[in-house]
Amino acid sequence: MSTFELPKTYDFSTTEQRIYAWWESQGYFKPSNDPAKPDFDPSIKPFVISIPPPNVTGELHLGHVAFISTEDLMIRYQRMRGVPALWVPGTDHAGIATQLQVEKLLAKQGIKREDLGRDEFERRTWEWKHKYGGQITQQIRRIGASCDWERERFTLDEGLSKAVREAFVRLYEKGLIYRGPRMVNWSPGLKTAVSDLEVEYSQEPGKLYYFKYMLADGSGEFIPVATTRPETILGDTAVAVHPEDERYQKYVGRMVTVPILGREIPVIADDYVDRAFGTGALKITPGHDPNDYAIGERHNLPLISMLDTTAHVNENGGAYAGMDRFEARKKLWADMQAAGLVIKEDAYTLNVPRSQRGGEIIEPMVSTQWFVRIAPLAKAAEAVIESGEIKIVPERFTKTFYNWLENIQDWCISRQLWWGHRIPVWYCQDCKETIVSRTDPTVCPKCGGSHLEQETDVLDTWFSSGLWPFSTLGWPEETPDYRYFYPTSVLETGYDIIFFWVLRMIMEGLEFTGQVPFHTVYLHGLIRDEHGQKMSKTKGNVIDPLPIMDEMGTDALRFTVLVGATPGNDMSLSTKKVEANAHFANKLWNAGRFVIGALENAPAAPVNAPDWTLADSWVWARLQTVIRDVDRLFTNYQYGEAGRQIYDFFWGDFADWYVEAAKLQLSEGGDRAFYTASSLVRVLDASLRLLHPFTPFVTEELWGLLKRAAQEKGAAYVPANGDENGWEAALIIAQYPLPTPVEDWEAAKTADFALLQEVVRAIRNLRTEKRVPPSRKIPAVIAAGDRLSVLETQRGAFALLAGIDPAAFILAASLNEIPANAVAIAVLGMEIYLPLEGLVDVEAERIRLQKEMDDVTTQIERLNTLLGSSFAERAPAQVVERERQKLITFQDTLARLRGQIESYQ
RNA sequence: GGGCGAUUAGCUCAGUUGGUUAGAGCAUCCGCUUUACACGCGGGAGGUCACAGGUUCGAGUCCUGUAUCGCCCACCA
Repeated sequence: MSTFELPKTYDFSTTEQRIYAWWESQGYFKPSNDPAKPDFDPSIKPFVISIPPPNVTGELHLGHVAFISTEDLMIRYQRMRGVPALWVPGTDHAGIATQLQVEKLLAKQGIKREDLGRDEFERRTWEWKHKYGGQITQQIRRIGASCDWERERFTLDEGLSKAVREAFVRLYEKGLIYRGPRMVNWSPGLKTAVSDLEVEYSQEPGKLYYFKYMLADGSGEFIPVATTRPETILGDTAVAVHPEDERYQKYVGRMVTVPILGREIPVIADDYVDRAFGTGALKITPGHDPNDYAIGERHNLPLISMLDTTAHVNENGGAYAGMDRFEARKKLWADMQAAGLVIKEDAYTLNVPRSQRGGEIIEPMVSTQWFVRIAPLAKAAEAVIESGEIKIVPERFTKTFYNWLENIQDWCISRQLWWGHRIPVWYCQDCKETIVSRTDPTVCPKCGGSHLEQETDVLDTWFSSGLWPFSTLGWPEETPDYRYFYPTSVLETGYDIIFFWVLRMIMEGLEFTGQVPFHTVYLHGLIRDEHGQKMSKTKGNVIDPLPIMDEMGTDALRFTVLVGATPGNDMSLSTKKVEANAHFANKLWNAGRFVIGALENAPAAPVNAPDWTLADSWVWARLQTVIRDVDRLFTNYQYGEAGRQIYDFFWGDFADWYVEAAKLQLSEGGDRAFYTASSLVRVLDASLRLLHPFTPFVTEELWGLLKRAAQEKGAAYVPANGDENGWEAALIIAQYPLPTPVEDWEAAKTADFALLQEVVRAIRNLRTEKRVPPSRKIPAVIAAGDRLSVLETQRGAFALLAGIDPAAFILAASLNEIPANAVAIAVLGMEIYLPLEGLVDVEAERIRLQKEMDDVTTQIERLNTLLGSSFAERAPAQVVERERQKLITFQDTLARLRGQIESYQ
């Protein structure tokens, strides 16, 4: 193999698929300590994540990319630390979403689900699931997700269905599930109840309708009432006023007549009524408004349902029966106008409840549903968050959790859908007994009759997804997986499904397993477009991750979503950022090519290991610092910052400086070259390990090449710790770099190299300013004072990095005479002269040096002020000393600048 | 109405134990086929860190208030 065999540009497209298939075939995605294996050791603590199961109907979007990248990063990190890491994948049957999809498909053929009947519809949905359900999991693989696919689950598969039944029956037996008529949010389009969370409110222009509620006694008196939904007049059973409202007190207890219908209903007093709003009198429709429902219960009002499941007026609506709700609104209002009952209509902004899925207007309706008595579960959930048994990251979201738990309403778990877990309840047609059972009963335990009919409702999707962390591990069976891997470690998800999912898992987990389902909740933000706008199809700003990965590679996209993110905060994503990170992947690739080339060209047989050069020591010290920082940042879930640090180190330190310095060392040949190649390998190896959780593909590919090249060469360092085969088999299971204690030499080497960098930069700067062509080697004279020894050892590196002709490079402690015809500058108390005959414009030099002196003087003044203040007494001695040293250096520099400027007089 | 977040370079954003002259990517300007990389290299310009107070020797970072934007929850007919 030679460098030239590796393409100049990293080819991710051929690499990614091959690497993923290889990882999977080698079994690297399986936990290293597995109850299924004979050498299983139950005492080793595993790291476990249950994937937030995407909808089986789903197509990959950036949200998926973000959470999968983050979870994969956590899993890969732990795996590389030697922790048995299990990531359980799977998909959710997503009741409403999937049913809608299939219905839409059928609609194209002109078929309604009712035409097929329940069984056939279910059969076709399964068919559809088998056909397309694999799409999303394939796309998840594409991102590089190192899930244990042999443990993949689906919320409707056999084991999970068993878990759902167990959960339902237990709650029922405990008296925590009840069935009854309640006011629910009804979706007329989907013809099912939906939960409060599935309703979204939108501000829309509407009208406030004012009309007369005539007294029934024929006196001609009336109470003015305002409503936004006139059609609900058909269901009115009272008019309410505030008990202390002087305008209406006299009517309380009397009867008024429902417009058009002519029913007589009472006027009641209730302090719920806001005297200042509208007319101060409120019509009460207990059947179609949650507040009215509550008032109705307080006052024992009859309840009239006047809409059917499709939101058409039913038989209680008299002449309006059969009309759509909005049609009825128009017609009724027109009729009332004709009857002289209308006062006025005002424009009014409504807060319209709409279905999150279908988008149609939700109608509050009373219907018989199944509910979970949630208060005891919520209380338990609150306790584990309060005690810290479950930690929320970022911490500020704990407030959100509490707030919701404290105001929680009973959970409506029944849905009138055909796709989902059918509620395990049977009704005996003979004796009307209700049977709740873990297994399908055949006869009624009470009367022995065999005419049993199962409840037609299915369970809310979130009822089953709430069981996910343990149902996927085998619960309710005490399986080896459940025993070993539960509770899981981290639940990573978006903050938008805290209520839907996270809290339900906590509540159900505590209830059914007696344990928290996970110890940490890590919440990520949402991905927005490059201007911070929410991505939506209507705005047309949706970025599809698949073509992005096709064009720029998976690693680039992963790195972008990981590094752009800070926990709990939304991030903006643009293709520009992905592009920049694709360049980073390419930078890695080319650094790899260089190192491999260096290995190949280095002499084969080492004689003596030479001392490390300053550059060798410096880059190693820098690397150790990065490793320590990354370790600390990972512990604090600061993945983005960790990635940035590695990026900066790799590009800014390793590639820009160390590789350049190494070129000189390599050119020396012999032992120096041999060991420099090994040093390059060592640093690159550590960098690849650090980066692997972020950009798994390019790092794995490169690491393999690097390892082989180092082995073949017999390098002093080969990127693999020994295992029984002699080598770590793959980067994915290689050890993550461990932080080491800070050693004394690090600070000194770092400072020395920083000195070199500063002087090199000053020279480069001068060169650019004087328009010296980069290729031209120039003479230089440096008076380095007490820094001479440091620079002396770095002569070669120095000359190379600054473009100095080594034959015309004078380094001295001090000069007897300032070189003539030279461009001069002073840095860190050192004088630098570049004899550039013909380029020296005395006047320009004086101006430049004067400006330099002004800058330095400003710094000196600042430091003088600072050190003259109480800072000197109060700040830690170390900090003060640092500033004092700085002042001395600046003063020294100023003196030298002054000397230089005088030489131009 | 209650809660939360954001406000840092032209744009998008980092900056979590308070401590150099506040950083990155993109954009921009100048110069470079320097034998890993032009998906690159070197150099530059660009910021009163929203505003007003406060704590501190020291504040982008901590506290209080204000403004603007955004999100969540609750919702008055």
